[in-house]
Amino acid sequence: MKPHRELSIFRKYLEKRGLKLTSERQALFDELFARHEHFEADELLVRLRTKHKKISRATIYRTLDLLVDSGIVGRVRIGESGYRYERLRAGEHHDHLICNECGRVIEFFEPAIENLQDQVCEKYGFLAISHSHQLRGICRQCRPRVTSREATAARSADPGRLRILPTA
Amino acid sequence: MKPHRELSIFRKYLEKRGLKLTSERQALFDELFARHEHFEADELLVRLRTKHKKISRATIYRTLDLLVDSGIVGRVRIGESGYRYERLRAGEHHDHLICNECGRVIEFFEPAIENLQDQVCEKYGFLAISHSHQLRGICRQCRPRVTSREATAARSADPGRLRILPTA
DNA sequence: CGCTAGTTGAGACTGAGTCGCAATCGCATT
DNA sequence: AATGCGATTGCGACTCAGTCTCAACTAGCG
Repeated sequence: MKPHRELSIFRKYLEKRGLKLTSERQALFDELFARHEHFEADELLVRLRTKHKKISRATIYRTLDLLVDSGIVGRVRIGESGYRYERLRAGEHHDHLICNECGRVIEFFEPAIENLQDQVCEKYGFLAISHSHQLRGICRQCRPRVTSREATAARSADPGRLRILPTA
Repeated sequence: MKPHRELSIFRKYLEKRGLKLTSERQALFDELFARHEHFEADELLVRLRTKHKKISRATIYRTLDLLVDSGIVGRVRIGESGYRYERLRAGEHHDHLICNECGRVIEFFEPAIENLQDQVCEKYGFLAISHSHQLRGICRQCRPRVTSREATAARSADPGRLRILPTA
């Protein structure tokens, strides 16, 4: 496993507050950074367990907290329950398109939206610390499989919906 | 309690699928529409209980599902855990500014952001069904009470954060 | 009024995440 | 290499929000 730039950030983060880079933390780090994907906590647990690394659920959550706090991992509420975690490349920010059919998560970044957000904040005297912007729907791959009838059903069944879209 | 336009929508919704407008459903409806606010499910339970209306937790959740499904109530993931519910005026959509200090929820609507969202969807061949857009931070009222030092701490402690903002 | 599908409440259950604590570990010092 | 000690771990019990089951009940049509 090659050393990452992120690993040194993590190391520094731990050091700064007198924490240790234990083998469990290292293993979790490696697993997260082995590929760029979105993870759930329990997924990581299973993943590590099947690799014969023993690690407890509590430690997974605790380490994830550290990684999020150090800024190299992001925590997102994506599905119905629980969080997902994702690598964060420093300085890069993105939002999410989430497919209700296949669960695929597509990342997008639209600078103009970011600017408008800042304007909204200014208007309300609001000091933004973070934001979360997600669109749920049907991705390109799933669209052919979904008739318009089903899409309408999915729409009215969508539990996370915030917006009433025109029925058309 | 005056009859609402929403009540007749709800009535129609129930009728259409052979469901009944029971006293529990009516009570919950009244409570929700008594004022325009964001509610948590358990809050409603307590609220109704103190009004001597007995209603079970299961029924609260079941009825909330119906209201959401009928489109007159919105379900939002706002805090750390669980959902919040809010009245939805037909055709009106809004997003949220959420204060980390006082929990206040400010609604905003920015047509230009909505348009840009549509453009993003088009670009990815994504069929949007719903979206959720929230900014977390410190509201106007709380800003005076929060030093910039504390704000920085809040920022790095923010558990819902998705975005690494410049440290400045 | 009676029928029947729909509805309710109580409480058991689930899943995600947290907590307390005794045993253990990492690592700076000797 | 041994010591010391704060940090860390795993376990299992716990919490919290939400769901499910099921027997008893009810709205509302005929």
